[in-house]
Amino acid sequence: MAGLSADEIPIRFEFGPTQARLYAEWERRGLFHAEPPKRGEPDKTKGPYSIVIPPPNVTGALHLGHALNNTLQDIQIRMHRMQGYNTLWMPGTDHAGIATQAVVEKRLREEEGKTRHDLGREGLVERIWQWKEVYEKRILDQLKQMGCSCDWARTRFTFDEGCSRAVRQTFFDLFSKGLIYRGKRLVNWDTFLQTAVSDDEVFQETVKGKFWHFKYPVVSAEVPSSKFQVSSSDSSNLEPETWNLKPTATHEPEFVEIATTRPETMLGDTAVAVHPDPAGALDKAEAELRERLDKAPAKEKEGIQAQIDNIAQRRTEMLPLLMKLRDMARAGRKVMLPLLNREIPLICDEWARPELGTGAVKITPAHDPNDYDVGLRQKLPMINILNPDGTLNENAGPYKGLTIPKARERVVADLDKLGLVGDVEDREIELPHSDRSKTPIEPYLADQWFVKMGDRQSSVVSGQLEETSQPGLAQMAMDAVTSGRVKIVPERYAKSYLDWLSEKRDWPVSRQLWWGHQIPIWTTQVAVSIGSREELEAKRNAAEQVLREYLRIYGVLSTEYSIDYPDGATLRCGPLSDRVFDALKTLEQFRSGGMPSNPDPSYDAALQTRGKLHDFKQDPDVLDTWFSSALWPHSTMGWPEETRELEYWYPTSVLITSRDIITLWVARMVIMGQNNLAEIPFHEVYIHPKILDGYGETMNKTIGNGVDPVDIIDKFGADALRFGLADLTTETQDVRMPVQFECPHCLALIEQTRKNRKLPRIACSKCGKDFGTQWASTDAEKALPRAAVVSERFEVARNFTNKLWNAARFALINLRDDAAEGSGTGGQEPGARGQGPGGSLTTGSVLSTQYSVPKPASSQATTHHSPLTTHLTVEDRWLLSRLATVTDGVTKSLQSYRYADAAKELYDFAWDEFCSFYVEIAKARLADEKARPTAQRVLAHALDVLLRLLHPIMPFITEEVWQLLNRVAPERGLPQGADAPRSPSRAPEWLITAPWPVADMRWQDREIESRFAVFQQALGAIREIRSRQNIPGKNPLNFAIKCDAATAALLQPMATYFQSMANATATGFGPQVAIPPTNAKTALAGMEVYVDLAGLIDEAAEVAKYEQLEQKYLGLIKAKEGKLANESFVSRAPANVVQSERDSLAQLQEQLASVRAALAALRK
RNA sequence: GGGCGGUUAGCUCAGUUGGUUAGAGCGCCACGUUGACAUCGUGGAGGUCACAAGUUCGAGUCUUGUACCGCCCA
Repeated sequence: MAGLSADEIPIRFEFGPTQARLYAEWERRGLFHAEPPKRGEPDKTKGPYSIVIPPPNVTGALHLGHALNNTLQDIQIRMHRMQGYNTLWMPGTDHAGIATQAVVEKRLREEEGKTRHDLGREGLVERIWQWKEVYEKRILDQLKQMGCSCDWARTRFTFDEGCSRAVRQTFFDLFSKGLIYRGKRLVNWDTFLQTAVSDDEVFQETVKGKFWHFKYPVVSAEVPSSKFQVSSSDSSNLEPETWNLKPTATHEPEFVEIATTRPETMLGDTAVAVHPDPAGALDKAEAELRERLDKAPAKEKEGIQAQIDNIAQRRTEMLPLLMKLRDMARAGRKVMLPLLNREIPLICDEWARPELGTGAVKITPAHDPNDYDVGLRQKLPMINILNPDGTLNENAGPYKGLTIPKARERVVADLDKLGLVGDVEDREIELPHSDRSKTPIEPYLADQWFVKMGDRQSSVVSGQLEETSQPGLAQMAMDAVTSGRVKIVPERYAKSYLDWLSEKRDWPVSRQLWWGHQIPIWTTQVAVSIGSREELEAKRNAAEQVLREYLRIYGVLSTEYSIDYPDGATLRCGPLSDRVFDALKTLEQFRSGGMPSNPDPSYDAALQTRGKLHDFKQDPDVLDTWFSSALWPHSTMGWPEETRELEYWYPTSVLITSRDIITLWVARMVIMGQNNLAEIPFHEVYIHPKILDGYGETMNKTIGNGVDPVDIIDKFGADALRFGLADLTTETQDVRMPVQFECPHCLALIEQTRKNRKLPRIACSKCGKDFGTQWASTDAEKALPRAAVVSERFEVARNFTNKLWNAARFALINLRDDAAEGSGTGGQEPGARGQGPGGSLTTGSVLSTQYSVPKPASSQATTHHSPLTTHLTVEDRWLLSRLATVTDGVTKSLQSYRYADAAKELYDFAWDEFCSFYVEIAKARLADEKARPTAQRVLAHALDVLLRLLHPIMPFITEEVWQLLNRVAPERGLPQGADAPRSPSRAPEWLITAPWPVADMRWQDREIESRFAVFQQALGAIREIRSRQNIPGKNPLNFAIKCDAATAALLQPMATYFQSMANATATGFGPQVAIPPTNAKTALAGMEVYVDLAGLIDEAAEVAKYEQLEQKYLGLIKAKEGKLANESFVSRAPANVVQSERDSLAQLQEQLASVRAALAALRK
């Protein structure tokens, strides 16, 4: 062990090499790893504490939002580890089905010009695995650079074997419980990626479109239907004038006019709807408008009035027609769908809104969500006109094979030629787009698997939830939060959680992708001959019975078979054949031969074999990524095995995440945890803020405002990154973080703007040279050095690490010389200075007789006056009092996720109290042989506690200082209290596992703190006078303080510190002090500070200052006098408030008098 | 359209249950490199707390409304 001299400690914290070295050392020593106690053995720790990481997507590298999320987790992990909990942080990544497949496919296309079909399923999946390996490594490396203390030995991946098995087991279980079903559903179809995407993956964008009005002829005997048909793809011979538009004898309209923004969908129309009570609907709409009109602000009134007028107009001009159509609909009349020459019914449905458009609406159930509901209500056929790739299928007749835009063009042109196009309006349309491919979404009717969320034995019938009996998955998850078993912090987010779950919407879990957990359902095709209806019913019944059992055991679905009866009813069953029976029999035998009731890998293998044997095919779709993420809290711990990890660490302690994930993850994790283990996945959920850029926009790589945490680490250090992030984690707000490009040439920071963040190259405004950005695409652009995107906001934290480092540096240098002396265990550098006797820091015997702890306030009356307390000075007692408060405050803040409060309290304490006062004062004491040992002891102790408190937020610098401190002062600490005196003990080798400080509130002493504040104020007054008088710091000053005897007694011993901290010499303290004839003064509460300015005074500056103060005091006094003159204030406000107002008024009057006296003296 | 936040110094944010003269960091101004730290020190300037009404002896804080910004859901 070597002592430390100034030369040995660099003037800056060298974070780069230190981070790498310490992290490797922590990891090598297994300090991140946790093991549960063995079964049956007592737990020697404080108990389990666990967090599972919200697994980052392997889609791409981590950004600042991830850095925030993981920093907050690591802070909890490190604090709890230090507090003595058996602490597990489970790391891992998410395969992120659609997002990852999308990026890999995009690259494939851009770099090789290939589609996924060129590679085939296996080939593509292989490519994605390669991508995953690269990004998983990069992500985990980023986490390590941030200092995350995850238990890497346990790293998991949502698509690894264990997690996959948990997925199959869960699917099997839900299936067996009848909670998974297959159904047709209108999905958001991404025609580009050829997959359904969830609502969460869709964004709305306003685009310019058109609103086309079309006329559908009413079917009557007089118009031959062939006239509206396109006979071939060549429609050039259409002749509109060949048919007759004359009104019919019955005064029926000849056409029904509808309007649409998507003309091609008319090919899938199966009805035209009108309102069943158009008059009533108009009345209702008008009533609503009138109500709004009353409440509306003036500038909106005009618009609303116009709408009301419009309704009135419609009532006269359109209502008769709509009522006529309604009657026709009731009479079962039909209209002719042009181009395809298909008769479709005119129907009554409330979806048609008489106050809008033409009042009649075309119904395309397979391609519009609203029409889909109408279709269900009215039992309309649903005609899908699309192929998965977005071209039209055979149902589109002559338009088959066209893309949507082409078909749209052709349909409009053809209808136009038939004279069936009415007005065409320009319109802005809200169009759903896929978040993944940025292409428009097509509503598309497809077979999907669903998880039932509603309550059991209830069903949704035409929108009405029938009476419930047992809580379903959603209800159970709601109960977990309403009962308080899962606590969401901040509380208000519980509302979004409950709101979302209360809709109990079934969860569509299939995705038409190749990257993901393939749905564990196997089917087979069986030939069947359709016999009589009775025959089939009998077969179906028999089959269903067997199948139900079969499904219950294996979760293997045999063929889904649809049989269409002439009346349109669809019967679903598993038709039987010899082949199916064979399969069943074989599997039955397999089961009776010892098939485990839970699937395991051997089951899967067996199933694959049997499946092949019997031509079973696995469902090609994969499960929604969230399905596996929902299992993460238990799948990572080995479920479905009953592992010791699950037993010990599950439920986990807290899930820390961002709010956009409340519904996607949190809710589903609660659902799955309760379903699979009958237990919640975590006790608490902490929702942290989001980081936005300077314009309030979410950081996003695709916008170009994303920040790579590694860029911040390179520039400012990991500790600065972490402190900066913790510091902005306040409870209520998202945080704006303006970002800059850092010029790679001259390191100037160029503010990022909405404009320049889109550019591939930018010219530095400082040095003029060009640099590249993430958008660089041409070779020339790529050749430019890339600018890091950083934020100045981390400078604050970087400066703080510097401050801390240098305060520690000062302490280490000054603990050094005596530290070596008398250390029985520490060894000693032979050449070390300071061999003098006494004052040893590490000699327990000296210290154990040196201090006693002040008694608690309650027992202050007893005169337990140890002679040893006298060794502790006011500033020692002050610092230890503050340290107790800070220890308590930081612990409480972190435990309740108030990270910014903790960071701020530590920052203020370290900088403004420890550095600016204690260390400054210590300089004088360390030079004094007698005062030195105590100052060293307290200094070492305070630094020790500060390092522990800061460690979770700034692990690297604190550990580094700790290691150095261990070299110069391996034994540290103060007695724990008068009742339990204890010698200072040897500090633990590693800070990361050192015990968390416990606040000993007996050190807390208000009296000492207010006494110290008097010193601080006096010092401030002297400094302020020096400054306003423009006296350079190197010029010595004399000062006197007029105050009462008690204050004088306090300040007298601190005279040295006025000297060292303000270069000011005290000429006296007390009531009778000699006031220098030429002076500048400041009147404070209970004292007047006089600075002797003989020969120095700048009278003008003094007059200006006093005049400013006079005005200020006058204003304040006036306000207070007014307040106190107010009868009701004096009589109604609490007595203590009134009294403090009086006191403060008196004090202000004193200060005013003092200032006026000074002015008078100057003006003489 | 519904829900949840936000609006405090030029910028980014604190401000606990209503109670003395509303805080911090950055930026700005002045002065300062004597041995922890110029990534620093000392001092200073800078705010009608978005707007309006109400409750109260007293409102940045509570209530209602308005405007603007953001997010979530439909």
